[in-house]
Amino acid sequence: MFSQTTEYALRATVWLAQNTGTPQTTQQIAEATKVPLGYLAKVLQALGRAGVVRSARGLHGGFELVKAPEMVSILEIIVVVEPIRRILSCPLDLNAHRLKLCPLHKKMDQALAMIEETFSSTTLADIVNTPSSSKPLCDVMQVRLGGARA
Amino acid sequence: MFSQTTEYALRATVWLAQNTGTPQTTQQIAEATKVPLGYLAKVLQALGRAGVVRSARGLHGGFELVKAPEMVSILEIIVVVEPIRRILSCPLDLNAHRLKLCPLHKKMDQALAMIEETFSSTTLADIVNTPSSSKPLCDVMQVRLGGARA
DNA sequence: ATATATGTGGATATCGTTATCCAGATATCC
DNA sequence: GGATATCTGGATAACGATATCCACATATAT
Repeated sequence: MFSQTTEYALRATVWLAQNTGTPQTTQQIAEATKVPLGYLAKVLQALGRAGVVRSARGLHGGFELVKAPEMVSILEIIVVVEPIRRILSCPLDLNAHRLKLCPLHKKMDQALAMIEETFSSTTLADIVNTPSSSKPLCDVMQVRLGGARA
Repeated sequence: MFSQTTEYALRATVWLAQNTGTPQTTQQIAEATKVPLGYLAKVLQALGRAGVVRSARGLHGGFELVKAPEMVSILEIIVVVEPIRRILSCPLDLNAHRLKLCPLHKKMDQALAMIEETFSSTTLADIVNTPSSSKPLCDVMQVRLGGARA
């Protein structure tokens, strides 16, 4: 349902959101997110062309988010690498359905709309800041202070 | 988001639901649904192996739904050709996320769950019987009797 | 300027999806 | 049984998604 590339793009941008202020090299991101280095470079290039991330070459270079994590929806990331093709006109190109989709395609489009809505209302900051015992991309157990008492 | 094959499988089964009681040949279905004949044969084969449709060879043969349209959810059709891979374990295989997905993957899985829910609660009968001016796969305008009056 | 670090863009490889085609199997009708 | 209709399964092809690699451009530090 979600392409591998989408998964990679989200991991990379979540990592950047977790490391705001310090440019991250492709290699750093690749290791942290377990994404193939060479392919990640391509994904980051695409995100760069789309204006989601900014890059700097040379020593101390790397990638950063262009906007604050609070201002970047997950949808923005996804559409860069996997456009969500809403069903806006009849896939069969039937004249009778030009202005009004049939129940089948309406249902399918509603599902796509739901996904768009869900992801457009969630930001990278939401993902990074959600209180959870599982921190994204981090394999260390989170300790909830004051949670348990002797 | 939805593969071409999914779209084809849904068109074909909707057509069968609209023609319950009369076996439809691959060619009839292909013409009605505008799906490439040769490829449709493969899709129908898959639906046959999955027990969604039943086939008969020879004259007056063709394909039929195994169950009544009321008893076939759209999800059943979709999973035959495009399994919805829920995110049940951490894609990065992080130990810390084994029992609890991180917020990113939880969010993604929730979207997949929504889609499953939507499509599992809609049957072929729902699609075919929904009152609409657009009849699935039919290019003729539906006339709503008694709708307008001089 | 030179050495080093790092992103960019192009060429290429692999694989699954989409698609076509045809020989063979099987059912019906006469 | 022969003619016809129809599905089945295998071979094959085109294409996009995934992935790798490398020469090149460009930035920093000294």
